[in-house]
This record gives sequence, C-alpha cells and structure tokens, in this order.
Amino acid sequence: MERLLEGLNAQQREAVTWSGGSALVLAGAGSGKTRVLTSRMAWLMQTGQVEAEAVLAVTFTNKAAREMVTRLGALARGNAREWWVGTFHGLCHRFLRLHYREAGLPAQFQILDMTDQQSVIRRVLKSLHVEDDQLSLRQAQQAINRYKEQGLRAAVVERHSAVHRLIQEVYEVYERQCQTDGTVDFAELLLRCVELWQRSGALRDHYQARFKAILIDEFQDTNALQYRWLKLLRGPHAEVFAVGDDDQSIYSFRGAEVANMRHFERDFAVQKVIRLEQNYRSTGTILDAANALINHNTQRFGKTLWSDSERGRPIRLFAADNDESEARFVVGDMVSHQAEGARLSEMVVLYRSNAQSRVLEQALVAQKVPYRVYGGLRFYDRQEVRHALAYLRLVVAPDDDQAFLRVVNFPPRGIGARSLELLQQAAQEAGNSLSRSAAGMTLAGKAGQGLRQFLETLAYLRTEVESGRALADVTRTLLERSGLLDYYRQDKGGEERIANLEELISAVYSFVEQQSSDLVTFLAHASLEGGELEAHDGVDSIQMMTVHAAKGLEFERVWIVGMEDGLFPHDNALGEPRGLEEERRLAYVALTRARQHLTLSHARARVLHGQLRYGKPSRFLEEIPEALCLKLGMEQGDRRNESYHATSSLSRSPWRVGQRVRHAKFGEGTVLAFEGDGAEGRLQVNFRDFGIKWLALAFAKLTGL
DNA sequence: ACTACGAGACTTTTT
DNA sequence: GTCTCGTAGT
Repeated sequence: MERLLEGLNAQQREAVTWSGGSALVLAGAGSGKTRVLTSRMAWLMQTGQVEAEAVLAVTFTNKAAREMVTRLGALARGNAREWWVGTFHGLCHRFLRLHYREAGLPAQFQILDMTDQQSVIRRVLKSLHVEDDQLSLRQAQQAINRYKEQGLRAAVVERHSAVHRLIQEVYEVYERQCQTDGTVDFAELLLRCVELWQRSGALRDHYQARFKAILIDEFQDTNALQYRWLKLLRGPHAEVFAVGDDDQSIYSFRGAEVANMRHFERDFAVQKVIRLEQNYRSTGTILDAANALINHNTQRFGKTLWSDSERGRPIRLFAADNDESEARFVVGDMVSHQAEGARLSEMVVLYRSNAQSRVLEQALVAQKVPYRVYGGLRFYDRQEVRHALAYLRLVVAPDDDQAFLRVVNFPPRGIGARSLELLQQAAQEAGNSLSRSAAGMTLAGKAGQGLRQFLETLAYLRTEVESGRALADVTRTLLERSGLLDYYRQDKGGEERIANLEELISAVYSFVEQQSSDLVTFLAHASLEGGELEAHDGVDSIQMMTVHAAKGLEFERVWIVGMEDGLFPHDNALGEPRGLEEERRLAYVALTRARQHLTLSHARARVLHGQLRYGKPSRFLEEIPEALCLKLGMEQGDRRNESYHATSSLSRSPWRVGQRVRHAKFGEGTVLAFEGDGAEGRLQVNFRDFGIKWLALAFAKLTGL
C-alpha cells in the first residue's frame, strides 16, 4: 500500500489520501493528474475504505478511460470489466441498457453519432419544407443539442420569435422520429439518465447508495447536463473527487462550463482545494512563458506551475514572409533536429485550424519527410463502413427508418424516389416503420423485386444472428449478399473501400474476441468510439495536429505555427465576450505540450480561404517575456513589432530558408534566416554540432548540400 | 440513376 | 483552395 504513495510529492500524496469528503484538485499541465486519479482509486480500494463496485470514475474520452483502466489494472486487483470506469456517454449507455424499459426505450435502441443525427435532422427539415435561409442544418443541430444540454425538451422550449418557433417544430419532429426509430443521440444518452433518475426515486436511491466514491477527470470540460447528472448520482454519503484545470478549458464552444468548478465548490461542500503545481514535463523557460501568458487572463482559480528541471533553451521565435516560407523553415528546422539525433515522432507541429496543415504537408512532401496528420476521417465515419453498419443496425432494429433509408437502395436495386414516396406514405398512414410497411407492400416491377431482395437479405441475416453464427461471419455474409462488395469491386478506385470493409470484418472479429459477441453491443461501440486510427506503421514520422487535439499529449520538441492575430487568436473567437481568454488558454495548452524545445512562428502573409491576407504577429507573442525568447530571422534585441518589419526579404538572399549547407569550421547545418542584402547580408544557420550562429556572407565560406 | 456543375462555407470537436 | 450539398441535365 505504501508503494502506492512512493514517488508522489506532498500535494499529490495529499490528494491521493484525502478523506474529508468531496475535493477539488486543480491539476496544472504535466503535474501528474492521471497518476493521482488512478492512485486514489487504488488507494480507496486497497485501504478497504470503498469496495471496487462502489467506485465510479468518469472521463471525457475513451482514450482517457482506457488509460485509467490499464493503470488501475496494474495497481489494484479485480475484474476490470466490472469497474464503472468510462466516459459520461459510455456510462450512461450502460445505465440505459440496464434500464431501457424504465427509460422508455426499445431493448435494441441504437446510438446516433453526429453524422447520423445530421441526416435525421436533414430529413426532418425537408419534411417540414424548411428552406436553408430560414434555418440551416447546422443551426438546427446546434440548437437541438444546446437545448438538450440545458435539459430542455421540445415541449418546453421558447417560442418567442419565428426562428425559435421553427426550431421548436423541428426539434419536436426530430424527437418523435428518434423515438420511432428507437435511436438516441449523444446528448440524449445523458438526458435520459437524468430524467430517469429524476422520475424514479427508487432507481436513483439504488445508485446513490451504491456509489460511495465518484471521481471525475477534466472537470473544466463538463457541461450543464453532465453537472446535473453528477449531482443526481451523488448520494448523501458519497464523495466526489474532481480533477481539473481551469486554465486548460478550451471547449466552451461545445457547451463546457468552467463555472462548474466554482459551483462544485459550493454545491458539493468542498472543504479543500488541492493544487498540483509542480510540473514534471517542461523546462523552466517554457513554464515561465506559459505562466506569463496565462497571467493575462482574469477570473482564474490561480495556480503557478514550477519545476525542478533546468532552465533549458530559449523559446525560439521565427518571423516568416509568408505561409510557405514558414512551412519550409519549420520542416528544414525539424530535419536539422533529426540530424542532431532527435526522433521525428518526438516532434510535433501544432496549429490553430486544420486548414493550416496543407502548406505544411506540401513542404514535408517536398523535403521527403515522413509525417502523420491527426484528426482526419475516422474509421466508422467512412461511407462504406457506415453503409455496412446500417445493414447491421437493421438486422437488430428493423424499425430504424434512418438506417433503412440509407441502404434500401444502396447498392442501387431499382428503388427510386417514386417508390420511396409510396412507401413513406403507406408507413405514415399505418403508423408503422418503413421496413414493416415495406414487408406488407407490393411494388410493381423492378422496384418490387429489389425491395423483396433487400428484405430477404435482412431476414436471412437475422436468422444467422439468431442461430448464433459468429458475428464476423455474419458481417461477411452481409457484405456479399447486400451487394456492397460487388458494388465497390466494380467501382474504380474502390480498392480502398473494399480494404476498409475487410478491416470492418477484422474489427468485428477482435471485438468479439475481446469484449462481447452481442451485435447490439458492437454497434454501440462503433458509435461511441469513432475508431481512432492509431499509427501502426513503424515509420518514424513528424506529428501534426490542431492545438485542441494535442491536449493531454506531450512532445520533446514543439513547433507552433501561424501565431498571428486573426488566426491565433482566431478572428471568430474575438466576437465572443470570453473568446479572447479561451484563445489564450488554448495558447497556454499549446506551450505546455513541449518538454525541451519550443519554437513559435508567424507569417506576415498567408493564403486563407484562397485569398492572400496580411497579418500582424499574435498578441500572445508579446505576452511572453522577451528574455525567454530567441528571435530568429531578425536583429537580436530589437523590440518586437518594429523588428518584425525590419527583417529583410529572403528573396534577396542567395540561400533559402530550410536549405542544408556546409561550413568549413561548423560543419553541416540548416539555414534559418537571412537579413541584409545579397552578399552584404548575414545568414543565420543552425549547425548540427555548433548550434545557431549568425554568419556574415562576405566572410563565411558556405557550400550548399 | 448517375454525373456534372455551381453555390456557399470555412475555428476548435469528443461522445 | 477544397469540401459538401443540392439541383439540373442526360
């Protein structure tokens, strides 16, 4: 048991062994919060204070949940399957499967992910003849989710203006459609739980009595509904242990409320706020920069990161002429770091928005540097995979109209718009789902034949599932019989899609091996865990991602590009009252990802939305003390704004940024910057063995490589 | 039923 | 610049 506490600092230890009721832990970046969280769980169990089944731990991402289970498995005994550790949505799903009847759901209810939800709403908008200029799909989706997060049903929603009345109507029809389809969207998972506990005292009492210790990670990211959920679940004798960092709250745009941290202190009678301020990740210089930056925010809980580690290198600032030269610089710079012996996978380029990745990718391709972009299309989002899943869905939940419409004529089997119209009409009149009314209907000609074939395929698959055939086999049969495989075989460029469908079969197979052989459970898994693709190729490559995607990760060497006003902070954020502060927190998250090396760059001009735009250096750059920085490509000691403009054009340099050169004395290096004019100028070079040097071109003997 | 073309968006995004 | 959606035309 003592082993659990070994190597923890005083504050971490205090948090792990705390026993005075609910607690709030303010855990700074890199302060070992996951370790504290898992150690505390293990501590509660090992000291016998709480039984394993009385502990519930909530995270936001599946990845975090998985990590917690893994770490806990190493610390505590017991069956990981039975622990209530998961995401808010995952846990709600578990509750609802157990109590679907009380929650008013069919046994086979399905989960809609964002894309699914979008298609349902699109259909609703169409059926109500809502034009795009009255209410866009995006607006409608956002409004519905906002309402649900406020706990508001369509029946009680405001109707003051025409738009609100329209939204209300859409919301109402959407609710009804989901109910008949037997589907729930993400917010609905939470809302159903909340309503269920509010309605059924017995059920609420049961769970309140059961969970004695509730732990929550990333508390600053909770929304109003999640907070309500928590308040309902917490019984009179339970303690809630919340870990969060108000300075890393970067998701308010999707409803996260940092204010929940303050409410929590009050509502849960928190006696003690524990601060984890010792950082085990970054150099002193990087922490100083991050602290200085975040100090410009008001309304903080207040927390200052410090560390025992070395000062480290200065933070490098680079001013580029345009986005392309910025990209060339970054790539060349990374290559020279690699030449120093650093691994590419320990280097990351962070950017504010996804659109920025393109220029970088081009530069990487040009210099033949392997890279990996995070945050692309996820496995279960691919068209062909979604088609296949829609079939599987119809196998277990025939009444799901959405799934029905998706694949009734895919691959094409002659069921056109006219037939579907007839079908929908018949279904409406009979108050039936599409597939039920389709079963009792005879269509003429090709459409009738196609429909019959479609229904027969589904019926056949159902018998397969009922007879207990292995799910992977059923999936293969489905792909063959539905004609999906044939369709993509004939499709030019369909090889990748076929490969993905094969991949789906293996995904089903390994899911059955590892978790469950139940099809409904698999489908829920597919919706809840989008199937992020891990880098399984063994190639050492540069990492690229948005700052949001980098939260929770750390890297040896970090480059942050596009540090310009308008981009970072982003223009659109400045309109919101608290927008700038959130952008600053985002910048704070970005800086604190770096362990040893940090480079920030901006471009004086860049192509955005297909137009050339000129931008000033980000105000955040000015908020970082100059003494911590080393400016590349400009006179040292110059004050910021002035000097940024004083730097002369690289076009007058005989050398290009990113170019590899050899010096008689210093050896190999990469050109970082140039100033001056032609042969009169000075060149800044990062030498592999001698570091960064300024060289007067008139004297230096350089050769290109 | 499929394709081709044009309009309009476009910050961040997990579940 | 690039994607997605919707429509008009074949």
